[in-house]
Amino acid sequence: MPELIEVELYRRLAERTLDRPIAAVAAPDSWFLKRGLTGNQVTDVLVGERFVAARRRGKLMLLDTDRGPTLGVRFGMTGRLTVDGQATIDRLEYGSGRHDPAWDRFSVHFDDGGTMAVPDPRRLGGVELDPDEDRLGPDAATVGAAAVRDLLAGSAAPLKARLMDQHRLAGLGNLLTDEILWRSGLDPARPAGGLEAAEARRLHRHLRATLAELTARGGSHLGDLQEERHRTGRCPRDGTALDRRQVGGRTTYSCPAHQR
DNA sequence: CCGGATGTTCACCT
DNA sequence: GAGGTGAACATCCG
Repeated sequence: MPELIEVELYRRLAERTLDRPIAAVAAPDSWFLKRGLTGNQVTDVLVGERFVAARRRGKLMLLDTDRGPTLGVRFGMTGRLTVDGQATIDRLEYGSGRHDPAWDRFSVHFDDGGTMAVPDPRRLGGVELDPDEDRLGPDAATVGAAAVRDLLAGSAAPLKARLMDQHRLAGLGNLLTDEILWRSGLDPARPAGGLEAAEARRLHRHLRATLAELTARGGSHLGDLQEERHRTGRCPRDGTALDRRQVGGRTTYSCPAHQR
Protein backbone atom coordinates (compact mmCIF):
# COMPACT_ATOMS: atom_id res chain seq x y z
CA MET A 1 0.00 0.00 0.00
CA PRO A 2 2.65 2.44 0.87
CA GLU A 3 2.94 5.93 -0.40
CA LEU A 4 3.97 8.76 1.88
CA ILE A 5 0.69 8.59 3.81
CA GLU A 6 0.94 4.91 4.64
CA VAL A 7 4.59 5.19 5.59
CA GLU A 8 3.68 8.06 7.91
CA LEU A 9 1.06 5.85 9.57
CA TYR A 10 3.66 3.10 9.89
CA ARG A 11 6.11 5.59 11.38
CA ARG A 12 3.58 6.57 14.02
CA LEU A 13 3.04 2.90 14.81
CA ALA A 14 6.80 2.40 15.03
CA GLU A 15 6.98 5.01 17.77
CA ARG A 16 5.66 2.29 20.05
CA THR A 17 9.00 0.54 19.69
CA LEU A 18 11.05 3.43 21.03
CA ASP A 19 13.21 2.87 24.08
CA ARG A 20 12.65 -0.89 24.14
CA PRO A 21 15.87 -2.92 24.25
CA ILE A 22 16.34 -5.15 21.20
CA ALA A 23 16.87 -8.80 22.08
CA ALA A 24 16.97 -10.45 18.66
CA VAL A 25 16.59 -9.84 14.95
CA ALA A 26 15.14 -12.22 12.36
CA ALA A 27 16.12 -11.70 8.74
CA PRO A 28 15.08 -14.95 7.07
CA ASP A 29 15.09 -13.48 3.55
CA SER A 30 18.48 -12.28 2.36
CA TRP A 31 16.84 -10.67 -0.68
CA PHE A 32 15.17 -8.24 1.70
CA LEU A 33 18.54 -7.08 3.04
CA LYS A 34 19.88 -4.45 0.67
CA ARG A 35 23.34 -3.22 -0.19
CA GLY A 36 25.16 -6.36 0.79
CA LEU A 37 23.83 -6.39 4.32
CA THR A 38 23.78 -9.82 5.95
CA GLY A 39 21.55 -11.19 8.66
CA ASN A 40 24.50 -11.55 11.00
CA GLN A 41 25.59 -7.97 10.47
CA VAL A 42 22.18 -6.47 11.12
CA THR A 43 21.76 -8.67 14.18
CA ASP A 44 25.16 -7.69 15.53
CA VAL A 45 24.51 -3.98 15.29
CA LEU A 46 20.92 -3.97 16.54
CA VAL A 47 20.91 -6.41 19.45
CA GLY A 48 21.45 -4.52 22.68
CA GLU A 49 20.44 -1.23 21.09
CA ARG A 50 17.14 0.63 21.37
CA PHE A 51 15.34 2.68 18.78
CA VAL A 52 15.35 6.27 19.93
CA ALA A 53 13.53 8.03 17.08
CA ALA A 54 11.12 7.03 14.30
CA ARG A 55 11.51 9.33 11.31
CA ARG A 56 10.34 9.36 7.72
CA ARG A 57 11.53 10.94 4.51
CA GLY A 58 9.24 10.31 1.58
CA LYS A 59 8.49 6.60 1.55
CA LEU A 60 11.56 5.70 3.59
CA MET A 61 11.09 4.96 7.29
CA LEU A 62 14.11 5.62 9.49
CA LEU A 63 14.66 4.18 12.95
CA ASP A 64 17.60 5.70 14.78
CA THR A 65 19.35 3.61 17.40
CA ASP A 66 20.91 4.73 20.62
CA ARG A 67 24.58 4.19 19.73
CA GLY A 68 24.40 2.21 16.51
CA PRO A 69 23.36 2.87 12.93
CA THR A 70 20.01 3.99 11.59
CA LEU A 71 17.73 1.27 10.26
CA GLY A 72 16.09 2.21 6.95
CA VAL A 73 12.92 0.38 5.93
CA ARG A 74 11.23 0.53 2.50
CA PHE A 75 7.83 -1.05 2.00
CA GLY A 76 7.63 -1.34 -1.77
CA MET A 77 4.05 -1.78 -2.90
CA THR A 78 2.91 -4.53 -0.59
CA GLY A 79 4.96 -4.08 2.56
CA ARG A 80 3.25 -3.43 5.88
CA LEU A 81 4.30 -2.93 9.45
CA THR A 82 3.13 -4.65 12.60
CA VAL A 83 4.15 -3.86 16.16
CA ASP A 84 3.27 -6.35 18.88
CA GLY A 85 0.97 -8.06 16.42
CA GLN A 86 -0.99 -4.91 15.66
CA ALA A 87 -1.24 -3.31 12.24
CA THR A 88 -2.29 0.24 11.58
CA ILE A 89 -5.98 0.82 11.05
CA ASP A 90 -5.58 1.04 7.29
CA ARG A 91 -7.52 -1.38 5.17
CA LEU A 92 -5.78 -4.05 3.23
CA GLU A 93 -5.87 -3.13 -0.40
CA TYR A 94 -4.16 -6.23 -1.64
CA GLY A 95 -5.25 -9.63 -0.66
CA SER A 96 -7.86 -10.83 1.69
CA GLY A 97 -6.12 -9.57 4.77
CA ARG A 98 -4.63 -12.90 5.56
CA HIS A 99 -1.22 -12.81 7.11
CA ASP A 100 1.10 -15.63 6.17
CA PRO A 101 3.95 -15.80 8.71
CA ALA A 102 6.27 -16.60 5.80
CA TRP A 103 5.72 -13.03 4.59
CA ASP A 104 7.49 -11.57 7.61
CA ARG A 105 10.68 -10.67 5.77
CA PHE A 106 12.27 -8.89 8.69
CA SER A 107 11.52 -8.81 12.42
CA VAL A 108 12.92 -7.17 15.52
CA HIS A 109 12.21 -8.81 18.86
CA PHE A 110 12.34 -6.76 22.04
CA ASP A 111 13.34 -8.03 25.43
CA ASP A 112 9.82 -7.40 26.73
CA GLY A 113 8.52 -10.11 24.39
CA GLY A 114 7.11 -7.77 21.75
CA THR A 115 7.96 -7.72 18.07
CA MET A 116 8.10 -5.33 15.15
CA ALA A 117 7.67 -7.13 11.81
CA VAL A 118 7.64 -6.21 8.15
CA PRO A 119 5.32 -8.53 6.21
CA ASP A 120 5.73 -8.09 2.46
CA PRO A 121 4.19 -10.75 0.19
CA ARG A 122 5.86 -9.54 -2.98
CA ARG A 123 9.23 -8.74 -1.42
CA LEU A 124 9.40 -5.36 -3.10
CA GLY A 125 10.57 -3.58 0.02
CA GLY A 126 13.78 -3.99 1.97
CA VAL A 127 15.93 -2.85 4.84
CA GLU A 128 19.37 -1.29 5.00
CA LEU A 129 21.62 0.42 7.49
CA ASP A 130 22.37 4.13 7.35
CA PRO A 131 20.55 4.78 4.06
CA ASP A 132 21.65 7.82 2.10
CA GLU A 133 18.78 10.11 2.99
CA ASP A 134 20.05 12.89 0.79
CA ARG A 135 19.38 10.88 -2.34
CA LEU A 136 15.76 11.79 -1.69
CA GLY A 137 14.26 15.17 -2.43
CA PRO A 138 12.40 17.21 0.17
CA ASP A 139 9.47 15.46 1.79
CA ALA A 140 6.24 16.15 -0.08
CA ALA A 141 4.24 16.63 3.11
CA THR A 142 6.21 19.70 4.10
CA VAL A 143 7.67 20.97 0.83
CA GLY A 144 7.44 24.70 0.21
CA ALA A 145 5.98 26.49 -2.78
CA ALA A 146 9.35 27.75 -3.99
CA ALA A 147 10.81 24.24 -3.93
CA VAL A 148 7.90 22.94 -5.99
CA ARG A 149 8.36 25.73 -8.51
CA ASP A 150 12.08 24.99 -8.76
CA LEU A 151 11.72 21.25 -9.17
CA LEU A 152 9.41 21.77 -12.14
CA ALA A 153 11.38 24.52 -13.80
CA GLY A 154 13.11 23.75 -17.06
CA SER A 155 12.01 20.13 -17.27
CA ALA A 156 10.61 18.59 -20.43
CA ALA A 157 9.45 15.52 -18.51
CA PRO A 158 5.73 15.02 -17.96
CA LEU A 159 4.48 16.83 -14.88
CA LYS A 160 3.45 13.56 -13.27
CA ALA A 161 6.85 11.95 -13.84
CA ARG A 162 8.59 14.92 -12.27
CA LEU A 163 6.36 14.84 -9.19
CA MET A 164 7.03 11.12 -8.74
CA ASP A 165 10.81 11.44 -9.11
CA GLN A 166 11.86 10.57 -5.56
CA HIS A 167 15.23 12.23 -6.01
CA ARG A 168 13.49 15.57 -6.54
CA LEU A 169 10.41 15.23 -4.35
CA ALA A 170 10.03 12.36 -1.91
CA GLY A 171 6.80 10.60 -1.08
CA LEU A 172 4.33 10.77 -3.95
CA GLY A 173 3.25 7.54 -5.64
CA ASN A 174 0.91 6.76 -8.47
CA LEU A 175 -2.41 7.15 -6.69
CA LEU A 176 -1.56 10.30 -4.80
CA THR A 177 -0.13 11.98 -7.87
CA ASP A 178 -3.25 11.27 -9.92
CA GLU A 179 -5.43 12.61 -7.10
CA ILE A 180 -3.37 15.77 -6.67
CA LEU A 181 -3.28 16.58 -10.38
CA TRP A 182 -6.99 15.90 -10.67
CA ARG A 183 -7.70 18.31 -7.83
CA SER A 184 -5.31 20.83 -9.31
CA GLY A 185 -6.94 20.69 -12.74
CA LEU A 186 -3.60 19.96 -14.41
CA ASP A 187 -2.90 17.50 -17.22
CA PRO A 188 -0.39 14.89 -15.98
CA ALA A 189 1.29 14.77 -19.39
CA ARG A 190 2.08 18.46 -19.64
CA PRO A 191 5.79 19.28 -19.66
CA ALA A 192 6.68 20.12 -16.08
CA GLY A 193 8.62 23.20 -17.06
CA GLY A 194 5.66 24.65 -18.93
CA LEU A 195 3.56 25.56 -15.93
CA GLU A 196 2.67 29.16 -15.28
CA ALA A 197 3.67 30.52 -11.89
CA ALA A 198 0.05 30.58 -10.78
CA GLU A 199 -0.40 26.95 -11.82
CA ALA A 200 2.64 25.88 -9.84
CA ARG A 201 1.28 27.67 -6.78
CA ARG A 202 -2.09 26.01 -7.27
CA LEU A 203 -0.38 22.63 -7.55
CA HIS A 204 1.55 23.24 -4.36
CA ARG A 205 -1.59 24.22 -2.49
CA HIS A 206 -3.50 21.11 -3.59
CA LEU A 207 -0.47 18.92 -2.93
CA ARG A 208 -0.25 19.99 0.68
CA ALA A 209 -4.01 19.94 1.23
CA THR A 210 -4.46 16.52 -0.36
CA LEU A 211 -1.76 14.94 1.77
CA ALA A 212 -3.22 16.41 4.94
CA GLU A 213 -6.76 15.39 4.04
CA LEU A 214 -5.98 11.84 2.95
CA THR A 215 -3.75 11.30 5.97
CA ALA A 216 -6.74 12.24 8.12
CA ARG A 217 -8.96 9.88 6.09
CA GLY A 218 -6.40 7.14 6.61
CA GLY A 219 -4.84 6.25 3.26
CA SER A 220 -3.70 7.09 -0.24
CA HIS A 221 -6.54 5.02 -1.65
CA LEU A 222 -9.22 7.21 -0.04
CA GLY A 223 -9.03 10.05 -2.54
CA ASP A 224 -12.04 11.43 -4.39
CA LEU A 225 -10.79 10.09 -7.71
CA GLN A 226 -10.00 6.63 -6.45
CA GLU A 227 -13.27 4.85 -7.00
CA GLU A 228 -13.43 6.08 -10.60
CA ARG A 229 -9.93 4.84 -11.28
CA HIS A 230 -10.99 2.07 -13.63
CA ARG A 231 -11.54 1.69 -17.34
CA THR A 232 -15.04 3.11 -17.45
CA GLY A 233 -14.55 5.67 -14.70
CA ARG A 234 -16.05 9.15 -14.90
CA CYS A 235 -14.78 12.40 -13.46
CA PRO A 236 -16.39 12.95 -10.04
CA ARG A 237 -16.36 16.67 -10.71
CA ASP A 238 -17.96 16.94 -14.15
CA GLY A 239 -18.96 13.43 -15.21
CA THR A 240 -16.62 13.32 -18.20
CA ALA A 241 -15.27 9.87 -19.14
CA LEU A 242 -11.78 9.67 -17.69
CA ASP A 243 -8.70 9.22 -19.85
CA ARG A 244 -6.59 6.18 -19.10
CA ARG A 245 -3.01 6.51 -20.32
CA GLN A 246 0.56 5.61 -19.51
CA VAL A 247 2.36 8.69 -18.24
CA GLY A 248 5.83 8.44 -16.84
CA GLY A 249 5.52 4.70 -17.24
CA ARG A 250 2.55 4.40 -14.91
CA THR A 251 -1.14 3.94 -15.54
CA THR A 252 -2.71 7.37 -15.27
CA TYR A 253 -6.31 8.47 -14.96
CA SER A 254 -7.24 12.06 -15.71
CA CYS A 255 -10.18 14.17 -16.78
CA PRO A 256 -9.79 15.52 -20.32
CA ALA A 257 -12.34 18.24 -19.61
CA HIS A 258 -10.98 20.00 -16.55
CA GLN A 259 -7.33 18.91 -16.35
CA ARG A 260 -5.45 21.12 -18.77
C1' DC B 1 -5.86 -17.74 -18.54
C1' DC B 2 -4.02 -13.17 -18.83
C1' DG B 3 -3.01 -8.61 -17.60
C1' DG B 4 -2.21 -5.30 -13.99
C1' DA B 5 -1.28 -3.48 -9.57
C1' DT B 6 0.08 2.12 -4.08
C1' DG B 7 7.61 0.74 -5.91
C1' DT B 8 12.59 0.75 -6.84
C1' DT B 9 16.63 -0.28 -9.30
C1' DC B 10 19.14 -1.25 -13.16
C1' DA B 11 20.44 -2.09 -17.89
C1' DC B 12 19.81 -0.48 -22.29
C1' DC B 13 17.80 2.72 -25.81
C1' DT B 14 17.11 7.26 -28.27
C1' DG C 1 22.70 14.51 -19.43
C1' DA C 2 17.71 13.79 -19.99
C1' DG C 3 13.89 10.76 -20.82
C1' DG C 4 11.83 6.45 -21.96
C1' DT C 5 11.21 1.32 -21.76
C1' DG C 6 11.31 -3.20 -19.92
C1' DA C 7 12.73 -6.64 -16.54
C1' DA C 8 12.78 -8.37 -11.95
C1' DC C 9 10.42 -9.37 -7.42
C1' DA C 10 5.39 -12.67 -5.90
C1' DT C 11 0.58 -12.50 -4.86
C1' DC C 12 -4.06 -11.32 -5.60
C1' DC C 13 -7.90 -9.66 -8.38
C1' DG C 14 -10.95 -8.62 -12.30
